[in-house]
Amino acid sequence: MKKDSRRSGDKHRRIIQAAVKVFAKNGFYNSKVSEIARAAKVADGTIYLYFQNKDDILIRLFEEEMAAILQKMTEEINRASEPAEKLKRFALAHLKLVEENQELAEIIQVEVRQSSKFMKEYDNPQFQEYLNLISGIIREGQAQGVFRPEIEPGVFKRAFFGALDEMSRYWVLSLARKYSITRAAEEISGFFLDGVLSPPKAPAE
Amino acid sequence: MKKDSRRSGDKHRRIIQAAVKVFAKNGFYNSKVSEIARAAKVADGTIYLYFQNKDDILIRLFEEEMAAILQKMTEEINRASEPAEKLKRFALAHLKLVEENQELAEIIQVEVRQSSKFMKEYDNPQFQEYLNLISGIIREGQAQGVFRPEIEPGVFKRAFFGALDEMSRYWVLSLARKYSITRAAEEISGFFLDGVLSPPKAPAE
Amino acid sequence: MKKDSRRSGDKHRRIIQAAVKVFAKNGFYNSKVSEIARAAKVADGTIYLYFQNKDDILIRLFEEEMAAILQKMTEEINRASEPAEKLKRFALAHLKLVEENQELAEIIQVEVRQSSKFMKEYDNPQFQEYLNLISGIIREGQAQGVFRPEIEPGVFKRAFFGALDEMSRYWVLSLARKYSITRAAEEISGFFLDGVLSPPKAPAE
Amino acid sequence: MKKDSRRSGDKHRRIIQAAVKVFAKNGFYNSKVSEIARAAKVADGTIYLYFQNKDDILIRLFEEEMAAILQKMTEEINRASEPAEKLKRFALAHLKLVEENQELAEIIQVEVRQSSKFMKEYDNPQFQEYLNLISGIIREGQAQGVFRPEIEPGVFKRAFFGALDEMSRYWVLSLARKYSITRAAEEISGFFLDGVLSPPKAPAE
DNA sequence: GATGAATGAGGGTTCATTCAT
DNA sequence: AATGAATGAACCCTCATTCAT
Repeated sequence: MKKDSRRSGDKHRRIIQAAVKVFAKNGFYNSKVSEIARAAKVADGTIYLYFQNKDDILIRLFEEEMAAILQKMTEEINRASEPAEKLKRFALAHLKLVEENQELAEIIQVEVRQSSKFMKEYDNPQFQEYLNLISGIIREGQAQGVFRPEIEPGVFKRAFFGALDEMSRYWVLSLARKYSITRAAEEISGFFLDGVLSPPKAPAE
Repeated sequence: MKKDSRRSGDKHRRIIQAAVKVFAKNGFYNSKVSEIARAAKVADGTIYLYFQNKDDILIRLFEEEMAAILQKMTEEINRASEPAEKLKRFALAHLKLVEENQELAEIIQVEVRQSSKFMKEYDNPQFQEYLNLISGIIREGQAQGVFRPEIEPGVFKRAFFGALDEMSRYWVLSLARKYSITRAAEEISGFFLDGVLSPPKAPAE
Repeated sequence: MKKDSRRSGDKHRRIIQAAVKVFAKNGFYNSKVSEIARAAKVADGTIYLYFQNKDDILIRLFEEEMAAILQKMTEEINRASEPAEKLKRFALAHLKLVEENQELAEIIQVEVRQSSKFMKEYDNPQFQEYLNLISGIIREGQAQGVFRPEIEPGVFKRAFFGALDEMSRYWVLSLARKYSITRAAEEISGFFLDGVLSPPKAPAE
Repeated sequence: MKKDSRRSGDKHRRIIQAAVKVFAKNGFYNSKVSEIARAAKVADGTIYLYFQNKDDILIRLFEEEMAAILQKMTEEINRASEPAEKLKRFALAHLKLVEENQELAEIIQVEVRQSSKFMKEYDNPQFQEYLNLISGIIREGQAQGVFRPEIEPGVFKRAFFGALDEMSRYWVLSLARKYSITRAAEEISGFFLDGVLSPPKAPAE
């Protein structure tokens, strides 16, 4: 009767979005399929027209959202040309993404990681690609001679991502926001670019 | 005093240790209390003489194991006197701890983090103390003038921990071990101490 | 008149025939309406234009197929004039019908019988008529003096039918076919006509 | 508190007996596990301590009850020494068993047969043994020369059983009881022993 | 008439927790 | 204290049926 009451065609999307909210609030295992259905304003059974089972909701949610994120991040770092600048942009963009999509961030950080164990294999291609944006920047910088050649890109990408991730977890899970995002992004990029050691005193004249 | 007192203390430990194995294998939500009981060789009901409920097993497990880790790590970094050296030791010791206690590491990384949401509040005093070992080193270094004064210890501790954590997750969840732990620890400490930028050319002349 | 009228009549039949296949394969309760729809190449909803509900498909299937069988069997036994011969023909024709319509036979034997309990009352008029073909033969034979007058036709019809039915169930459900149908039909008629006792020795002169 | 309220030790039996009632009333597929639990006065979950699943209840019910029946019937026919007498006793005992265990009989006739298709293979060893009691009598009679040698025991057993079974189904499913059981047993044995044909007139001297 | 997406009640099964012994 | 049989609430998923198109 109402134009969009049934047969809307956007059910898949609505279910995913409802799942983001519900999983973020309760965690995957404490979320009920019927709660997702209610949040998406569809019947319980409708969920199973679009997803194979509860696990599948989480997997598809992750894949679809991650694809969008990957896309955005790729564009973002390509706005810069300098590798060091790219790294800074990555850090800032990552923290902003987390801030703008807190529920999603929480799910990816916690739920997907949790179940990645059951998907057996930490490497999720999308997630690997995301990390590889970082190692790509490193290799580019090494080729240009601006990054030390002995840096191992495969170690760096994890360290850099881990630093950002832990920082953002702090934001996502706590409500307090002592540090500004911009400031934190600069600071973290700073650690990795310049290190924390005080610069050697300029040798006396 | 006699046989019984020994066994009682024994059971608490046995249950915790069984839980470590079981939670690591299946994840918290896919683990059954009866499976822990079986692994600990006690009756299902016995578990409830020592723990309030299933959640309580995870919490106590975390707290007790974390206390031991905290203890070890404090000793470890105090073997060095230089702040930079302490940071290196922290990195190496952390990765070694993970390697030597993979099951526990997996639980702390994944399960505790998962349910930390329900404990509602990311700050778990033990975990905070662990992070504060890092910020303590920074403050000490800043006082001595070896670390830049503008470094925010509260940001640094998360970044440094996150870098190590992500690296170790890679080890725990994958079986591959491309990088040696010692090497990785050095490399990560290196990022944070020296940064990745190539040193400026010494000015000619 | 044109295309439509042909198709309509067609659908009812197609659904019944699809149901025969599906019910025979999975049993009534394990068959899904949607599977019947798929097999009949109609939409799920279309089934409800022709049948009230799933039960109704089974009932109508049974009634329609049974009417055809009744018709055939009546013709078949009337080809003989002797009651004993009619009984033999009934046996042979019954087993042949089962052989030629195995799926249908399986449904009638198993599913209809199952749900006959819910139709509450074993007497289904069509089925009663089928049995009454047998008692009719007996009465005819008794009138002619070829069958013993003390035979109770109402008992005989069930015994004779039951014997054939059990024999054919063996064929339908097993794949093995040790005995030829013709042979079995003769043998069973033989039991009922002559009994199994060895004929008394002709009294010595 | 009450002596038999919990831990009775007869739960397995109580569940089987409850299942007999419930399956007989509603049929297997329309019976709810919770209804069986209620009838057995146990919790739903308790059923799963004794049975693997709903199917398993039916299978075990059948196997256990059938074993008892087999036992009784073997004793019964061994009370006679003459093969013809054994056959008569089988018929009478079978009909009496059905009468005394109507609910069980209904389940065996309808539900087990129904699902025998899914247990895939009509031969259930217990049921085969039951049938083989009949063929055993035939072979014994043939050895003694009282039954015709050309009778095929494998056909006879099914025919005889089928006749009794169909007769008893009539009793079980209808409430009417036109014929006495004793009378019907005699009559059916009579069909198979003597046939229905009128004896030839004694040839006039 | 025909379609098939949507519905939502229903039920088998699991498993944390209890409690009589 | 220790046991483990028993409990029963909870939940995922199925599928007969409906109804807007």
